[in-house]
Amino acid sequence: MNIGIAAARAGLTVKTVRYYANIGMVVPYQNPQTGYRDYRPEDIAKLQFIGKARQFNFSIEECRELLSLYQDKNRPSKEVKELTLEKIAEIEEKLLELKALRDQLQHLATHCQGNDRPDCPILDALSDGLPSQK
Amino acid sequence: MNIGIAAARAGLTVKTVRYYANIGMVVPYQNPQTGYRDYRPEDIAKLQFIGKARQFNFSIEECRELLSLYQDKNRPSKEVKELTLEKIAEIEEKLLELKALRDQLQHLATHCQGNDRPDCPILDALSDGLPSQK
DNA sequence: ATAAACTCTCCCCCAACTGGAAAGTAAAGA
DNA sequence: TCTTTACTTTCCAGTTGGGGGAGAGTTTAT
Repeated sequence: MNIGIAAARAGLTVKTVRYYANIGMVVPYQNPQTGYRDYRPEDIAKLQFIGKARQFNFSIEECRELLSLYQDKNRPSKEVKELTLEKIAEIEEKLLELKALRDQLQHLATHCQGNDRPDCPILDALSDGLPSQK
Repeated sequence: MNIGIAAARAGLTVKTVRYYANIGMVVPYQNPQTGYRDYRPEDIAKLQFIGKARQFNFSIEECRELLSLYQDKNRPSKEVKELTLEKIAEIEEKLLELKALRDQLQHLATHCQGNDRPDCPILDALSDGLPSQK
């Protein structure tokens, strides 16, 4: 299967699939005459797997790890769960950060008139503690 | 003021401050003999302003915009508020995405035993719909 | 006078791709 | 069969927001 079809099947772009080949993540057979890559069903499966894992916010390196676990029929599920729990913790942290950020900005926006006058508590907050600009 | 002191005052690294000079964001006077940059109090103020805006998740380009508004004593506060509300909306969207992600992962993790056996609903979910790998 | 601390420019590196150029290959139409 | 179109290849550059480090020049302290 040519790369275009493979990419479509996996829901990825051709560029991305080629990138995954280059970094050694999913390396298909490559015809030595034409240079064309030939994707087999199990390659497509890996591409789809990676696509989903990426949607779950796993990094390329983590995908590599998950992929090798996925291919190991005897892996303990413990390892996969640990990886997943770590990822959840990471996301939780990011959530807290973003919530705090939103609340601060919301607070500023609430107190800003948003009219044609120059007074602006948002800029005041950003320049808090700065020497006056007369 | 040399760049080291300026960076410390602004709570940024020397690398970052030099970067801001390179991209034309805060360009200090530069001694033509020695090449040393000389930061004045208003440059420091700008650096601090940018530092805070960056903490608020504003991109470099948005910081540039905010900075020019900050320097315009007659700007209408409307523009600043609009920028801020857009940023809030962006953050809200990201929050929803991350929450959905967390919930999905949490759901998977809850149903994974996490033991020494190979059964793993997480990997099953990632490989859902893939051809079986017997 | 010399050593330490600071600064300069320059280039490469990170993640995870995306875009584009130039060239080769395959498939379809006339 | 010839030609056009569609696909593929490699290679290089750019994205965001800087970080690391080399090698050279400058300033300050001892």
